[in-house]
Amino acid sequence: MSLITIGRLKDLTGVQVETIRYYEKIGLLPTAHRSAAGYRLYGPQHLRSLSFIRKGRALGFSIDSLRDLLALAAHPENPCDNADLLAGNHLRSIEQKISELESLRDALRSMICCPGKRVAECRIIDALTHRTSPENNDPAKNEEN
Amino acid sequence: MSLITIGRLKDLTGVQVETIRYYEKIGLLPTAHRSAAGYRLYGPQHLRSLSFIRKGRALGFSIDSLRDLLALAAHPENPCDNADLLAGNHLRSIEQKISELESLRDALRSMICCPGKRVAECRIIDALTHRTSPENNDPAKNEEN
DNA sequence: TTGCTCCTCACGTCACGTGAGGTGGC
DNA sequence: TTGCTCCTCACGTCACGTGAGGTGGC
Repeated sequence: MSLITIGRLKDLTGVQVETIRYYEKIGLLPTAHRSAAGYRLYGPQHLRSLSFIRKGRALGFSIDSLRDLLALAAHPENPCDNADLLAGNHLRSIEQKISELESLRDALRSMICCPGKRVAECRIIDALTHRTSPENNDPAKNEEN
Repeated sequence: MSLITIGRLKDLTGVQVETIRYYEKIGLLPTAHRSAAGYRLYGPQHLRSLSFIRKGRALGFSIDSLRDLLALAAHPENPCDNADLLAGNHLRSIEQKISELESLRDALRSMICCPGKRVAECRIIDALTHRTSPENNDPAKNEEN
């Protein structure tokens, strides 16, 4: 049972040492064994779990989602509906974020065009100074009293 | 010179009370006047600045960028190259974020498809368990020793 | 007197990153 | 002995949000 140090685990997974310790602290990664001097020692299962976590984080899954996905992965015979649900929700939140950013991108593009002008004619400053009141245009709240 | 309270300023701008106090604390918004009882009182210039900030935040500008943009807006006769530069950098970071999210979206879409299966055949769990080693595939670091 | 607004801290968020100050291993 | 790795805290990040505990205004 070849055990490896945290530095070696970092090299094998690409996960920073401090991040590995953090995952252990929050209970995402199982507790490491310890050498006589107190060094953390990791086995093959730690390596598998950490690789799983790293791939999940790269896909943008939250720590809590990865907790669930790790638990699912431990029971291959169970149905995987929960994994589909988690990934589906995650996909939808990404799609929404994309469309929000596309709106910002389009708004910014419409402002950038004319270098070498003065602030008084600048379309960026103008967009921030004038135009469009707050989103929550609730007349009951915004009316003068 | 009609002065308004923080609650009224919130209603007029859509910015939360705690957020307005926070902006004052970090020096983004000028210090408010105070009533005899210690209530903050705001004038027309505060309202204009806060509206400017709110629109800038809605466009995704950072607090530090808004500091610069507010300073620029105060000098209409100056050239606005800095505003173009700030907005251009911001636009590029948004475009990059969009393409990163599109990659995630595509990767997730390729995994979601087959409900009602078992974990053993789940493409989501499979993607996290097997396939693709870390990005930093540096042979000098990852080779066995 | 009621209850609405305002006040000042202080701590929490999310997932780590950084730095201080110290020790073990070869 | 050197210097590399490891250890444990504690605090910082970004832009706020929330809650405690209290006071002013009508």
